[in-house]
Amino acid sequence: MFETIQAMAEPTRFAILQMVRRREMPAGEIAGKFKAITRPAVSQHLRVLKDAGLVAERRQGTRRLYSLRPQGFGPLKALLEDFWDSKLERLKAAVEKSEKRKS
Amino acid sequence: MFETIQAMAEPTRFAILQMVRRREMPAGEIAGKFKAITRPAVSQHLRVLKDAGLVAERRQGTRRLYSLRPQGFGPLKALLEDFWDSKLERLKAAVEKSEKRKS
DNA sequence: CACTTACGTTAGTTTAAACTAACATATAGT
DNA sequence: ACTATATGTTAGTTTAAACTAACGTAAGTG
Repeated sequence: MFETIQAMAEPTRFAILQMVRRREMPAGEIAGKFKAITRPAVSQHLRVLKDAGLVAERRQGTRRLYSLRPQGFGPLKALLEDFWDSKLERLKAAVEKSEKRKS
Repeated sequence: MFETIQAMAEPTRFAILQMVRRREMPAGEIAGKFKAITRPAVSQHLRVLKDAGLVAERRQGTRRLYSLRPQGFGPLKALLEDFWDSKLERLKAAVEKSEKRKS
């Protein structure tokens, strides 16, 4: 799951995720959206995203179509919900502490 | 919100978040948990986490106590829920497409 | 089969981020 | 005021990750 975070933590890759979120896109079109980043560089980023399970690759003739793979974000999503909940846990702990003081 | 991801995407910082999630901890104790990482390095990591709004710092005498700041994860959490939902959106789009074919 | 299109891959270079060593600060105790 | 403890900061070095240039591959086209 840490792989997920690492894969997301790079501006180009993060942008790619936003793109393929809307619709399936061929590698070339994705690369075309960037001004200052070469096609091979984008190709490498796509591999990182694929290895992390964040995008799916589908071949159609000479093209490779990439799309978002929502399941890949599940574990990280769960962790963040966990972090989020620790807000409530602490509140609960504080309440229990004050209950104790009463008795 | 990208700052959040960048801050999390480093092994030591990720470990720190897990630690302070349980309870408030002084900088020294946090640094002590690591074998191969010096105290100044941990101090720098704490600053990154603080700047990203992921941990809170509270001073008590000569100590600085760090704790998780759940609110800091809110925006990223929302994004992941968004990504997650695109699973449903695509299913919905596919259904609408097949509805169209019928009529 | 030769050529083109659309990509991926690899070795080596560049760059950004993490680390170290030395120094600075701030609070508490004597 | 002096010393100790706890921690932060900074300049410079090291390291890991991103990039480039050149090459490789695989499917489609005449």
